[in-house]
Amino acid sequence: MDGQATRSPAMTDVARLAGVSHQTVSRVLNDHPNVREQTRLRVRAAIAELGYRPNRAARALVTGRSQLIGIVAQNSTLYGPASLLAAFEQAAAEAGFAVSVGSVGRLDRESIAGAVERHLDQRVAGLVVIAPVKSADDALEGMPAGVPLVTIDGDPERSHTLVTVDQAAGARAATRHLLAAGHRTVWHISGPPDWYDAAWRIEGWLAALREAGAEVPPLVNADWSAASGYDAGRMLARMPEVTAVFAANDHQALGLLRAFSEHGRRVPQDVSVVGFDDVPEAAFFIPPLTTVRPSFSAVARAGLDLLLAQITDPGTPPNRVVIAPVLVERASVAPPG
Amino acid sequence: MDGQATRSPAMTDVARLAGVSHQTVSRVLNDHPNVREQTRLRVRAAIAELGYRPNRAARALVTGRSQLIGIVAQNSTLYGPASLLAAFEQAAAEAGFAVSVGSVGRLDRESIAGAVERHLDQRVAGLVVIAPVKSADDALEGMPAGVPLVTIDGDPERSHTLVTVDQAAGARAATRHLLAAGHRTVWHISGPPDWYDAAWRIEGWLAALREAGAEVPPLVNADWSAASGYDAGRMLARMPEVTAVFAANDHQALGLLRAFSEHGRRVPQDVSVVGFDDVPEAAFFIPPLTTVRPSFSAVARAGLDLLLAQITDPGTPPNRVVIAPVLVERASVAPPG
DNA sequence: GAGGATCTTGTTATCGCTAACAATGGCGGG
DNA sequence: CCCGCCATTGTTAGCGATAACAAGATCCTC
Repeated sequence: MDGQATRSPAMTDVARLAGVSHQTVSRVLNDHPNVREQTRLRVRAAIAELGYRPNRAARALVTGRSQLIGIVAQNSTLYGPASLLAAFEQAAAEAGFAVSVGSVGRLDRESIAGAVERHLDQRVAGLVVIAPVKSADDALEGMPAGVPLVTIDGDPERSHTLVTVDQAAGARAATRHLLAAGHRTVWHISGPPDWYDAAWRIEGWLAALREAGAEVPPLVNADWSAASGYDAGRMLARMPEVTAVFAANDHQALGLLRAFSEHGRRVPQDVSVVGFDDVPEAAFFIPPLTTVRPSFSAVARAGLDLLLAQITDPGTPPNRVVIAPVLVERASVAPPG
Repeated sequence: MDGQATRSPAMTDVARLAGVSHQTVSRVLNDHPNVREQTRLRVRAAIAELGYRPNRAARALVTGRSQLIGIVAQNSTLYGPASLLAAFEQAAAEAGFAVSVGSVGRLDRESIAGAVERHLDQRVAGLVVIAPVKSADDALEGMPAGVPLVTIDGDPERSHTLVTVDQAAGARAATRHLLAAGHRTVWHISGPPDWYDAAWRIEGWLAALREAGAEVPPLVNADWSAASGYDAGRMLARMPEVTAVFAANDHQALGLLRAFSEHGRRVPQDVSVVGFDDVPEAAFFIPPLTTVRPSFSAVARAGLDLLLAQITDPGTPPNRVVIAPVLVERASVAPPG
């Protein structure tokens, strides 16, 4: 016997050892009330002795439930998505769900659709899609109904359940903060135009300027990278009238700071800068960056709660949760001149 | 019929529609050679018409193979682990494996052991553990033999398969580079002492100093954070004899740069700095940071290859792959004085 | 103390698939 | 023309769990 490659023990093995039927073992495993205490202990002992662990595949087959949640995210080290992913795994693990990750190289329709397909193949109980761009949302159109779905930072026009960070509010707070410091107006370096996050940050920025009756300077387009922030900064640094800039994320702000530094424009004495995300390093930029902090863990918790609600009760209507970000004040903002 | 909640189609449904037995459908699905072309097409058509997708649980149950790979990583936005995770998912997806992630809050023994347990419960075909500290390796001791396992940046003394970045070589290159620029010696800010990565970087630093016959200054302890780099920098900035510093990672280096900037010590004119990791932002630090770049995608590819080899042939002996990092020269290094 | 409710346990069927074997029909060789 | 081989397809038996039902044992009530 010992010489053989022993297959891992099944429920019947436990049953035999404990002197009960396999069904009783199943009952013990699932905490059914009607099992005598003594029997329960015998079964538990047998389980421990054999090192038995239930076969999820068999259980999934008969119950039709997989206890698996799929997450689709962009394969990137962008701070926001990466944090979200980690927070989600944590929250799901606590709820007894396993998390399967489908990471995509780009957020185009095909990539997202492919990742979703792979998850459906696995019969996930629910799906979380971090879908901050239109093409991602589009890819979800064709999804079979009935699969619980939560999107993060997706399009609020869509009908499915959604968790978003209130980007516009964050952007408005950032812009107001700069105006309150005495700046006549605030320039904005935006994220890639197809990202909703970027669009809402623009919207919040515009709203704050209009509320204050400030002149609206031309929008500076960029992507999320430090490189694009640097490029934008090299241009802005030549324009003396630019005294306050709101960057769409902290990495851009970093590039911006360097461009200003190279051109001899001091931050915050000559130019004030505010970022978005509050990456852990933001406090150590030169100077420390005032920025907007969204709570990724709050997003993840809310998202998972909504998803579990849908899984438990498929009738749950689409829902919407908005997480408010907070402004973190550091040294990169000062009055003009 | 349409009024009923229709359960998703099974193989027999496809078989009925195509006018064959379910076994023939199975053969088509698994690309068995002995199926008439015409039959194959009929089955394919039926599959498409019903939108049939095979039930992984049923397949896993009968074959005993799960096509699932588990990854255990720290739940953090540390750049290294996050990049590795993304790279792994990508590589595994290409090989037709799903990836289940178990993220842990801390890298202590219990957390790791728990995450491993959860994966074993899921009957993963193989396990990748990013285990850069001793406690993580320890947690793997008790693992049942026979589960394919690859650790990343783990302890080379252990007997299991391992992929590591050659931290020592990277550290030596960084230190040599500073010495070659004319510095009499190089100070080092280290990572947390229980991380192997940190230990090897210290080792490489020491080796380079000794090779060159340079004096070995006291080691400055820190963790991976920008904050700890900043603290270390505030101390080093007061010491005029410090002209070259090798930081254990880029975030520390960022904190260092800010501390030097605050104390009026210019980089690179007064002090040269080299980091480790090459985070995307490193090129936009003030000044742009010379650093060491490990290839995370190479690590992930190598790790997955080794894992798949073990999965396919359980007899595969433990193996070891070392990935060499490269020095990326930017503007943070100059001759002294 | 009889009868029914309740607790406890066991028996059987079933989930959807693959593996093993059986059955059929066409083909070529002797 | 018979036999055996191969290509093709079907039949049957599980994989390891849960669900549904059945059946003793125990308990309570009147």
